[in-house]
Amino acid sequence: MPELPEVETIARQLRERGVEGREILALRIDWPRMVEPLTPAAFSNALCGTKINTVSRTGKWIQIQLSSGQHWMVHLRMAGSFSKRRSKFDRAEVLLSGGMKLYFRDTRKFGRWKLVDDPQEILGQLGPDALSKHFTGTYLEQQLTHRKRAIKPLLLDQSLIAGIGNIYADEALWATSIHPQRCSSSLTPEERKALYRAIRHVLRIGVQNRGTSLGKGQTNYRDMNGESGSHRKRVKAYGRKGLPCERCGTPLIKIVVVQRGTTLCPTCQVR
DNA sequence: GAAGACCTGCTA
DNA sequence: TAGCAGGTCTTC
Repeated sequence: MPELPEVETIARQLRERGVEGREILALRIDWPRMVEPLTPAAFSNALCGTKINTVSRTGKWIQIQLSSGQHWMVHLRMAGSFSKRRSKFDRAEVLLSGGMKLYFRDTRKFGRWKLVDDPQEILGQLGPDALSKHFTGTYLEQQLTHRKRAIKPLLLDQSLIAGIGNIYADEALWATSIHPQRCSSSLTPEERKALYRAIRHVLRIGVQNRGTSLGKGQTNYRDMNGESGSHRKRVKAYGRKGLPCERCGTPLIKIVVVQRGTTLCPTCQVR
């Protein structure tokens, strides 16, 4: 679930709740694989007694800078989220100074926590963050023209652009009427520019709406307050199979591209 | 690239 | 009950 806008929402809410400046007093980890190769005890020992300096986000990673000089890196993967409320799907519990508790909820147990001395160990493997100033139209153009790859998997490749996931890839491609299997080098200059603008636009709107979630239930994205994002109402392609395209009225179809469900308009988005 | 693995809950 | 899900990793 969480892509850039959802991860950004969680990072912001951690800051808004005021976790920065607090000391980590206790930490319980109930799902050991989450912190491999460290053990839960080793991870907990390294964090307890340190203070949280800052919380930030790059791509789909949350970066928590600690007073020890180390960085607590969190990837939510498919279903992770921090929450201020306890739930039966919590995999970890953090006690902060001032009596604040944080719960790490993760139904599918795919979330990962890492402890690193230098965040570049992780972030260095990523392309520029899709909403940062380092992701420019020129950069995207280079990536598209220098490769012969289907456009959708290229957009999902975190080593090229960090933060785009399945929902926002489908949204950006629908917005620009580009078929997800088009070869990246076949895009016209106009299409490349439009795609750049669409990527930035759908992600910004996603952030403004505090993320996207679909359906109900525990596998869905929830923010720290347990609320689903309101971006769902604005989604034009993802999850709208069979519903009319908002441009031409043709029912949207769903295909599989690199093993990912992909929704598109068969009329507007031609190969 | 493709396919399977990692996991659980929800929907059809 | 089978198949599907917002993400990555590993192994062909």
